[in-house]
Amino acid sequence: MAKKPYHHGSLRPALLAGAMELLEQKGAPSLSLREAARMAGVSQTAPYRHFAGKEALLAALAARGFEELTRALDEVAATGNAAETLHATGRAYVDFALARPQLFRLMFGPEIRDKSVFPETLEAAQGAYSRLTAAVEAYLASRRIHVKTPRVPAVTAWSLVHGLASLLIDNQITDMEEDGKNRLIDAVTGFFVTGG
Amino acid sequence: MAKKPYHHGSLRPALLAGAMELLEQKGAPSLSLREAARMAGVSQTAPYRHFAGKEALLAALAARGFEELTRALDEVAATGNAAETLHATGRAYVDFALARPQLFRLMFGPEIRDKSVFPETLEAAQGAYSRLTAAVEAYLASRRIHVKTPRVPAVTAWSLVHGLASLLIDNQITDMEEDGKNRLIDAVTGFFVTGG
DNA sequence: ACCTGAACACCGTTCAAGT
DNA sequence: ACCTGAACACCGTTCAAGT
Repeated sequence: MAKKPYHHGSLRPALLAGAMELLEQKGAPSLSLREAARMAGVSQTAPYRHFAGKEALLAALAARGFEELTRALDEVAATGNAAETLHATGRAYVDFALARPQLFRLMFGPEIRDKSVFPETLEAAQGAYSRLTAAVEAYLASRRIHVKTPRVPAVTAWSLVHGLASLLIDNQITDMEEDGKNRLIDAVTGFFVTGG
Repeated sequence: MAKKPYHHGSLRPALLAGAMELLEQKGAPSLSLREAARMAGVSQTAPYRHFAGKEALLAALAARGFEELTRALDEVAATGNAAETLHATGRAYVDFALARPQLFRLMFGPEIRDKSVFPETLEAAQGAYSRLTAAVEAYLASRRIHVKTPRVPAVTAWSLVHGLASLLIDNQITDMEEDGKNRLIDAVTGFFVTGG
């Protein structure tokens, strides 16, 4: 039986855990610092000893999201030839968004105004981006395509999967059965490798 | 000199105008019904005679946004051959997002939970989508490409431009001069027609 | 038919004070 | 070093009352 000591002891991780739960339930805008504090059993102002404010807590959640996305992309890396790997990378990106829509929105949305203020978040985001870039560049190399600006194909592939993920989680693509939706995702994520 | 009569007379349009101004300044989450009421010179609760709540007001703003986007797409329709028109349509879509980022986010974001609750908004959204679909289908026809599910290429093209627009306005594509950014937009929006 | 005023249940954040 | 309590300036929304 915890006797509610004056000092929590590990409040920071407790706040993050509670906030992550609230995030998937209600989204970042409805997530409140006060409710996260209540879940951890501390006063409304206790979080300010561990986070500069709400945005800093959200940035910490986003960093965890980017790390999770990076792991998901790493899992499908080098599971086939370069074209198959690129397709699987795109599919994993979309699957991540569908599995954790609120976290995905937070990671890329405007709640965190400037990632450079939160180095941990910025670094984690760059880690995920580097996996995408690597898959695109490996694919281009395998097809002996030489480009002067590798950023263009990387952003093209990223736009394709990011756009599909966004449209899906924001319910812009409706009136489809689960089966048709899956084929659609395969077709769109495969477009970059199958060509126009 | 208006003598602040008890009845405003045209409060609904006045609220929409004020809210649209606030939207581009601070974004939908920070836009408050109370501030829009203050701008119109009425009490905090007056908006409830004209809108069911904040979401209904946002939905009305989003409907205007979709109408504006539709006009922008119509302006570039049939300005060249089918491939050029499709490319211009994509470019116009991204340009709209860059010109009105907060409105774009509102139109496609989670603030409006279910467009079918707001028929005006749903209809306006479908109008814009139909312009995109038309451009894609005209392009496919011009290249004599026959597909059984025209939705797949339509969603592919949409994902590409929607993803690029989202990444740009959410500041995910950084460290670029204006010139390189413009070339990037041209390359990505052109990818669907130039092929992989 | 349209608008106001007071009230309720919330927020994020600050600051002096407590252990 | 970490946490609390009271306070400030906000929200969205409801409801009885005013014109």
